[in-house]
Amino acid sequence: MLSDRQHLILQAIIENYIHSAEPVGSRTISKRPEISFSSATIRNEMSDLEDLGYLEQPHTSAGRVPSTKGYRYYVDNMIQPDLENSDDLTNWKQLFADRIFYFENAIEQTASVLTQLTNYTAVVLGPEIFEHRLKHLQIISLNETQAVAIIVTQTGRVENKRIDLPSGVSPGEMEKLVNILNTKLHDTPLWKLRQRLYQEVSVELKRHVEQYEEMLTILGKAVDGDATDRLLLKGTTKIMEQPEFQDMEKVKEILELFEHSEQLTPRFDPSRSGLQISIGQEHSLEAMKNCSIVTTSYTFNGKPVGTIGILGPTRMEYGKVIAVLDFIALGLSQMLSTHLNGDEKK
Amino acid sequence: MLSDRQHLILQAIIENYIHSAEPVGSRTISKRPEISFSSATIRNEMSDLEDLGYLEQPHTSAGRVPSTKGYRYYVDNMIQPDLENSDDLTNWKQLFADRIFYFENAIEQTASVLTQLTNYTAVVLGPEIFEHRLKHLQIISLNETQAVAIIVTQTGRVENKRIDLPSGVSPGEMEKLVNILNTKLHDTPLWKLRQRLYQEVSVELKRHVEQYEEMLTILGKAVDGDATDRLLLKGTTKIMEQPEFQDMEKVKEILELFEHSEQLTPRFDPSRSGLQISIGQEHSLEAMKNCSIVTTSYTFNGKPVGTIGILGPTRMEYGKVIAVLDFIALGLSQMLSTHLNGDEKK
DNA sequence: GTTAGCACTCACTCCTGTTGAGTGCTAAAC
DNA sequence: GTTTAGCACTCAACAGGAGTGAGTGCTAAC
Repeated sequence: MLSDRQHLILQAIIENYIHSAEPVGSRTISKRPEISFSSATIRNEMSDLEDLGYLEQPHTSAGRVPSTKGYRYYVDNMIQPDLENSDDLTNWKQLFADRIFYFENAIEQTASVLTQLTNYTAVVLGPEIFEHRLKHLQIISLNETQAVAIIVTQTGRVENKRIDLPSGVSPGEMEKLVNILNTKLHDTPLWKLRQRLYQEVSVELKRHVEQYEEMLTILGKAVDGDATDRLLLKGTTKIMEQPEFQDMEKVKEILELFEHSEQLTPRFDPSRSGLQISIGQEHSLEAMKNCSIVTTSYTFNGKPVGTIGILGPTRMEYGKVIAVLDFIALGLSQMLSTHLNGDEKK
Repeated sequence: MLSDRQHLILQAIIENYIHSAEPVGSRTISKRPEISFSSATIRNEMSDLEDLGYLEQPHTSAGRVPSTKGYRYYVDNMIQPDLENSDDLTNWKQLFADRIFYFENAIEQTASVLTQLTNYTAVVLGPEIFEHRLKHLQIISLNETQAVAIIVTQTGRVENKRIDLPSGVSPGEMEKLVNILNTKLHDTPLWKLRQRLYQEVSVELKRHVEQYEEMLTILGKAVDGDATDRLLLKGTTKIMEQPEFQDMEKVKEILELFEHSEQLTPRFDPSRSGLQISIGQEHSLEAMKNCSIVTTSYTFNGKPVGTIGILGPTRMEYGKVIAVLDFIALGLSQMLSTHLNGDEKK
């Protein structure tokens, strides 16, 4: 599609713009060591690239700026995950090792490390708990009408949910029910819980417990997970350091979006595994039309269970960001697997 | 200390400044209906007020601006909680009733309502769980070395903490211990838990369980509460709407402080009950030298258990903010008491 | 096809004059 | 001895205009 020379020039322009944040002109490009033609030639090529939609001009007599299409071409054809120098990798390893060894705050620390390494906003979606297996189920009644359901997974996560009891259920019956469930459902992955509750257990239950129908409905509710509170943002103010975000209005829009982070959750679905890059207007969020989102998933026992990502200006250092994300996702996956597969280690 | 006329003028200046955010001059004041002297007289008085430290001048030939001391005098001597018009109260009641009826998200909704009513950032410290009484204690071992401690309170809150087990403790002993503890400690307020663990239970335990010493230490850790994650901020971007915060640098500092909200926690200690106002440099946080914090506490069974507050520019509408906080604190207290004292209501 | 040269565009900066809201001082009026 | 009118002075903010420089697009020569 693009000639070799166009490819070369487009790359030079984008890389220059990524670091300067200023529209880049033909003369600047002609001075680069890998460029051997004059500024006039470059001007002609730039004009062609603009016609093709890869570049934009803020106004006549200004330099050119990459368009969304330009960035898309760049990330698809030009970048290789880039460890600027090998010192970086050592530093990252160090930082990761220093900060992330407790399971409890691993997610939060991961987000911190990500934002620290990249200087962009980090987004982390906590591990998908549905894959985890049931260790213990318990229902504790508080008074005649209310109770708390507690679910503990093999991996030590505790989820709890308040439920309303149907009137006329005695604590004794409740206990009976829970005892049965604990034996029957032990070791079931959480995502199967609801299904198994209905298919297998209900027959058994019917014999033992009155009003099993209502209780089942309630238990069904209790085991339904909730994804929104697993999304964590860190370094939300980093965007203000970018020269193209010196306008209060734009920044405010973005930060308001961050405050209602549930709107972002769908973009971090861990089932879309592997590296995902969404540039500028490619995502429909108006406030983020000048931002890109790069995400990848991390795994537990080979299956993707959560997502980590970087949110920055379209003009972000894609090479570095991708390298960092890959590295951290791998580290996090390894950490989860050593920690949760029964091996111990402080 | 201040003459009647000085009092009147200071009040006029501050009220004007609160609404205009511009340095206020003598002529502006002289035009106010309650002021009957000429601008020249006011100039003289303003000069005196500046000497006394109640006013400041950004530069010669600019109007005057209230100093921290000026605001302090204002909140101590001039404001009455102010329901601008009685419609407001009806609106607040409506909003409160519409949004806050589920216990689970009451805290979050409270913060939303606060920020919506005042247009400033809202801070809410979740209810102090230490006053709540123990309903159920449980330890679930995950493998040979790790376990999860779960504490359920009478009010249905669930706290959990991962603990490391000393090697050589059998699950059977663990169960024995938990059974004893559940009977012994039932209905103990959480803040007494650690103490009672050591004083009363340990003697009993010594007879039943091996290695009670280590286990006690671990249990002690498990029942220690953690306050930081109870602090919730809402409407953090509101500060950007204030005309005196159009400078990116200042805003960034404040938002970074918000991101590390644990630094703010000490300021919201619910044990300091009642209305607290902290103005400008009165609090030591450099980033917030142009901000004020107004807080009050809400209660459960007559005791203060949590804090709600508003964080805005020193130039905030103190009258309205105080009225809103009082109103919401009362509503929240009532809501907690009807919901948690065993009465039911969907 | 490539490049040098040139006219043209346009944001940006610096300078200058003007405006107006504000002060402080003084002398007259109350 | 207060209060007020009057006046000179200060200074941020705004507007207009000249100059600068980075950039383009076009054309003619290599």
